[in-house]
Amino acid sequence: MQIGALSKRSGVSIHTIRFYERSGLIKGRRKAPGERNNYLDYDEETVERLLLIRDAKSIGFTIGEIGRLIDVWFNDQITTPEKLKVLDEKLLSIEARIKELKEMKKLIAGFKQSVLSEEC
Amino acid sequence: MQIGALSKRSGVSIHTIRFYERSGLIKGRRKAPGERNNYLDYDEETVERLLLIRDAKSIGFTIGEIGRLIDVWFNDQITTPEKLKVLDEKLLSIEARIKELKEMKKLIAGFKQSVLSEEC
DNA sequence: TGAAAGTATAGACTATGCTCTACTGTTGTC
DNA sequence: GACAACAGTAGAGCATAGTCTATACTTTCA
Repeated sequence: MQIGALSKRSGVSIHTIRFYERSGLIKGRRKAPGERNNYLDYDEETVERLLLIRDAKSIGFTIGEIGRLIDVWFNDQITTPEKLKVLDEKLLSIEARIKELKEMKKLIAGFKQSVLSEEC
Repeated sequence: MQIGALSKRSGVSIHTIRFYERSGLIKGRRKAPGERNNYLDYDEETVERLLLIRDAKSIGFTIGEIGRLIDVWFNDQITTPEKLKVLDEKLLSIEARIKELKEMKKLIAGFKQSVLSEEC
């Protein structure tokens, strides 16, 4: 299928698909060299890839991380324990971020106190 | 004082100070017009401003937000309730972000489950 | 046949917060 | 007077994730 159909199938905009292609997350291929045009052709797998990318993004993976992972992940060149490890690492980084944000909350609480005490 | 001294006093790099100046967070002034050079001069208040900026950043305020707030805040042209309101709004946005991250954690947990069940 | 719609490429632009470079001018020290 | 150290401006570059524009070519359809 061509990019327009891919966009409709996946719900990802054409612009974004092109951006992903440039980033190495997906790959269309040219039809036979005899063809006059240089339109790219995408297969069903690419639709699934785009859905996987969407999921990975919602989990907090960056495009860079997805780019490094997607081929091994998609082609099952990564074992289950390795997959779990990647997910656990992301989990840890999210938890670290939550910790930072909670620290900020504390700082704000302290700041509020000082604002109030200035008042007196 | 000149920018080098300001940098040492505040612990903020010269580059960053210039960036803050361009962003409107601080303001040096030229000496008397008779002076030949166009070096900028900073007062004690600017040191304090830089420390305030550091605090505001650690609380999660962006440079843009700080730019919009710092003058009124620093010159006490903002009332205590207004200050508290600004802090509370930031608190809410941080809590919202924490919520998002917790959502991600749930998604990852689900993903881990599916990885494990694929295995079987 | 001619216009509309689709496709490709390259590159600019957005927001965020710096960071650094290039280049020029000034000041202080030996 | 020479040279280092410091000051200034303008602008590029990094990372992130797109988004959009300009330009050009191809395909489709009436």
